[in-house]
Amino acid sequence: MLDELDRKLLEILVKDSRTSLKVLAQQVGLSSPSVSERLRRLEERGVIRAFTIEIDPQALGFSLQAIVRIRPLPGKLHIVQKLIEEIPEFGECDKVTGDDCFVARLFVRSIGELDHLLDRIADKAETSTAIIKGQPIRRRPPPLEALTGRS
Amino acid sequence: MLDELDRKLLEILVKDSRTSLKVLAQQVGLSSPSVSERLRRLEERGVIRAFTIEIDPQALGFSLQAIVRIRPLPGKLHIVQKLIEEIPEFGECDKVTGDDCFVARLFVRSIGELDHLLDRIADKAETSTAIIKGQPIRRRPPPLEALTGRS
DNA sequence: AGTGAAAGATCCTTCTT
DNA sequence: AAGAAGGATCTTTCACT
Repeated sequence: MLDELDRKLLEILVKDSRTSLKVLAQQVGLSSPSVSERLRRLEERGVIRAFTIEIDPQALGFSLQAIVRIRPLPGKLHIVQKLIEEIPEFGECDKVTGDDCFVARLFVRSIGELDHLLDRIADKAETSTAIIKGQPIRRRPPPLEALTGRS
Repeated sequence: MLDELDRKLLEILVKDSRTSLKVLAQQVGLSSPSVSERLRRLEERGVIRAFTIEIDPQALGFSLQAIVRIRPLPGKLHIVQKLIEEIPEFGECDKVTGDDCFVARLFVRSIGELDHLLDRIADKAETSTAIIKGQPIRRRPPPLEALTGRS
């Protein structure tokens, strides 16, 4: 599924996706062409979904984040889902089992904006909102070490 | 806060963080040194938190994701938080207002594993778990266009 | 803030083993 | 998968606007 070398490559790239093949190679003890081939396959397999940047919402003025649980009214599920997708302040949305149908993350610049956005859904779904006070764990990858047995 | 050019640079980098200065420059109509300077400042300001890769948990065998709401028993808050942080299968955790103290995301390879991990918290907190059935919106950046007025 | 040119460094890919 | 090499590509510096 993932050998020791792949795992190490991923770990390095998570920290800095611009790391060159050359540097990757010497970090894992392979040659550049080998690393190149491994990366190609990791992308092909879909393990590496994208080379991207992480943007800090706070630094852009989105000083508030909220977790919103959303329970669409009968018959409104698809409309609600579409609405959520179209509101760019929703930075994440999962469809889940249980009473709440969706759990979403909202980036806003003020309480007023939060209120305004929730109003847009208010007539199509029940919502429960929890303001985020802190992030003990910011988005991190699944445990790669659990896949190779090594740490 | 963010001008048109910065916004465009961020958008390009979100799609591919390996884009070279040269290409960035021609895409936004600036020179390489200017782009370099802008990136430097975006990093300095903390807007760009990291150049990283996005890993697909599914492709690694973590076929199940769950959202877990966690309410520590009296006096157990810190212990619970520490425990969560130490369990690498938690891929995200927010501290929120309301009855639930934490909302966390769990990556697991099976229901059995989910059960086992929740057991580790069971005596220190109440938990409510919702299995993720789909992801209408996968992690995406906050709306940059809302900051410049342009689309 | 930004430009343009230039120099030097670095890199990726190909080919052979 | 290694290793070497050729050729392309990039980043940074500098003088100037």
